[in-house]
Amino acid sequence: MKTTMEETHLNKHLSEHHMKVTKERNIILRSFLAASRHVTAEELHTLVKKKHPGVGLATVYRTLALFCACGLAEQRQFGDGHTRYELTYNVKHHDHMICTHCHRIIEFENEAIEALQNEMAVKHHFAIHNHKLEIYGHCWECTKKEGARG
Amino acid sequence: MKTTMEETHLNKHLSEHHMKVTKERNIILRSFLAASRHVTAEELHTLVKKKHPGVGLATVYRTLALFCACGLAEQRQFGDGHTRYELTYNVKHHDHMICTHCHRIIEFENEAIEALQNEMAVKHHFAIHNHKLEIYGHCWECTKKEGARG
DNA sequence: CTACATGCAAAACTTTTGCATCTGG
DNA sequence: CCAGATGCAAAAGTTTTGCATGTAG
Repeated sequence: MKTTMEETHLNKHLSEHHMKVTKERNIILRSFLAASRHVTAEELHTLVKKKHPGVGLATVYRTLALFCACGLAEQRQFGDGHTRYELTYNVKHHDHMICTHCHRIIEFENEAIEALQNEMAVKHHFAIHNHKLEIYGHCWECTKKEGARG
Repeated sequence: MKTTMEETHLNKHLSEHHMKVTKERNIILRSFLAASRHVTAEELHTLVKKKHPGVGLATVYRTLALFCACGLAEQRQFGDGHTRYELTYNVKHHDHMICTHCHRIIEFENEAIEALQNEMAVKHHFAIHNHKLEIYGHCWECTKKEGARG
């Protein structure tokens, strides 16, 4: 089985956090890397099973929790009732615009917003560990379609 | 039963949206007004039952969904696995800082951040309907306690 | 060798739904 | 009067857990 540079780094990350590098965790990690950036546990499990039918859904849940605990991934909820997981290792912080029509997710970053957030935190004596900014609405294509219809 | 000015306005809002003003909806609305600003359906149901044991949880869910649909309330998820509801009628838009230690929620508003969000939306050809900014970390008191301990 | 990981199935939780009955407009 | 609201219980959906077994370090 070919091992990518990225996997090597991630496995190193796991062992540095005193976590066993198992066959299943590698499989799940590989599928996670190959999946779209915001997957649900079920979606990831489906991907995993395509190549390794033996892996159970519970293990996918446990492994995703593990990834979150050691800083490889983050949970997100975009309001459609599904919990999604996003790989955050070596990924610059960013925020999301979510199209409530076609469910497209647009990632963006804006340092001025972050700076203002820090300002607000200071004002409220709050120590920031993390933050989520989600903008809901309609993407360009869906707006266009609505215009054509309406 | 005493009826507050606020309830009168809200009932008006309901009927304007072609929704029946029932005994249960009034009871739930009253408890919602009296509850903390970010309640779960279960919490609200517990409050409601204290005065009106007959009201069912399903009705609380249905009524909260109704309130959301007609713009009186909004659903929020602060990452602790519970869906919370917040009254938004006549409330200025604001964002949240969530203390991950004591679960305190600090509300704040910042027009400069909103302006930058609009700027980003234009840049990505995105039509904003709504947005959520959540800052996670430790509030002043919890930071202080940690300092004392550590 | 042993602590921890896994698969499976059952359990736990949250939220929704079907249906008989009731009620606001 | 009747469309729609309610209570109850059952169902649906997601995530967690108990336990016997397997395996990485």
